[in-house]
Amino acid sequence: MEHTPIACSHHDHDHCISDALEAARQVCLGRGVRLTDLRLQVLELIWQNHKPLGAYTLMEMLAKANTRRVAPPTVYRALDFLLEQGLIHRINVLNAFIGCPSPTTKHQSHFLICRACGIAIELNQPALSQQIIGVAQDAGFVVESQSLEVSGLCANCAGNSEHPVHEHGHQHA
Amino acid sequence: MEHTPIACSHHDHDHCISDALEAARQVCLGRGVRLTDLRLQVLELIWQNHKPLGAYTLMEMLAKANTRRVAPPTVYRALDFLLEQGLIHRINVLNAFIGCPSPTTKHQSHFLICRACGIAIELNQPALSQQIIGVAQDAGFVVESQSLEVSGLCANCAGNSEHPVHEHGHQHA
DNA sequence: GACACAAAGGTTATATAGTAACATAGTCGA
DNA sequence: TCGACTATGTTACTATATAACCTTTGTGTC
Repeated sequence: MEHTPIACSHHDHDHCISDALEAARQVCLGRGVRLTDLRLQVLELIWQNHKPLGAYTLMEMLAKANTRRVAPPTVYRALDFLLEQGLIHRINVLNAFIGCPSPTTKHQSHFLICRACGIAIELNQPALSQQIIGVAQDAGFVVESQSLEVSGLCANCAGNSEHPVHEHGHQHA
Repeated sequence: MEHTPIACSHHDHDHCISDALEAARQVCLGRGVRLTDLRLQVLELIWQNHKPLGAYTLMEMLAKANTRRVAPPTVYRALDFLLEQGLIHRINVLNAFIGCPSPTTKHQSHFLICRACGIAIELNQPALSQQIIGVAQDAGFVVESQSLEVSGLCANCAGNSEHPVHEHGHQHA
């Protein structure tokens, strides 16, 4: 039996956003790094929904919100900061970025990405991380980071959900 | 106890190349698709070593080999063909391409990528693929393709090899 | 407050990666 | 040898990302 990811099921997404922003504030406070207006704004835009956003899409959104031109380095620097702090992840197959729901706990980047609706569901599967580390170790390989990007159809889009279908939702499966 | 991947250990890489090209010929013959000069040339260049190559690097190599300009679409079309036939894989974290040692058997794209020497070691771990499918299934997600890219240090570069260190090697671990 | 320093952001230009659209040239069966 | 199809050539362009340099802002120290 499957349990539909929160990201796929009906949920109060404003709550997602406020939680994420609050978590980010705490993380930055604790680490003595500055969550500036720009960085916060980028993070907030990324959290608008559960679909990864490209840097240039973000640029346009920023330009619109601030009613002035925003150049690539501005966005990329903010993204670099957020990546370093683990507040977002990069989805390589999409050249895009998505918010991390659990920036405080060290974890690897494992995602399910729906080709139909575009959402990316972050997995939280320490056992899987461990198995990957084990496989690498057997080859004498020292793991520094993992990127697992599984493409396919999410529960909603596959007609595979036991819940009423809705736009968002997430889960640490 | 670890067994050093072939890709990391001393080996006759010419043999790798000729095996790969012969396998490619068989695959294309069997499927009734054409392994043209250009496609073969691109595949051969990709197999020069176990390091993923970018499309533009390939372009330059082609231009040099053919002593005339080669434009991006030329390379990308050849790459698209090779990807479709499963003769190469794309490494997303590097925007680069690498030869597949087992194009006949259906499998997912799982790689160990060394940040020091640049080699990419393809894993052959059906159990891992299955575990990933299982995790996805628990979330009601239908898997279509997997991309696992593990970054770190290979056995050689980590000083982790029981064999004399050498430039190449591969393995289906 | 005034200064010095560091960190963040702005600006311009450019590098790198990938594609659209259309023209030309082989391949192969009828 | 004609026509249809596939592959490649060519030009132009879009998308993604970074380098280099400058200006502003925050922060600690006097």
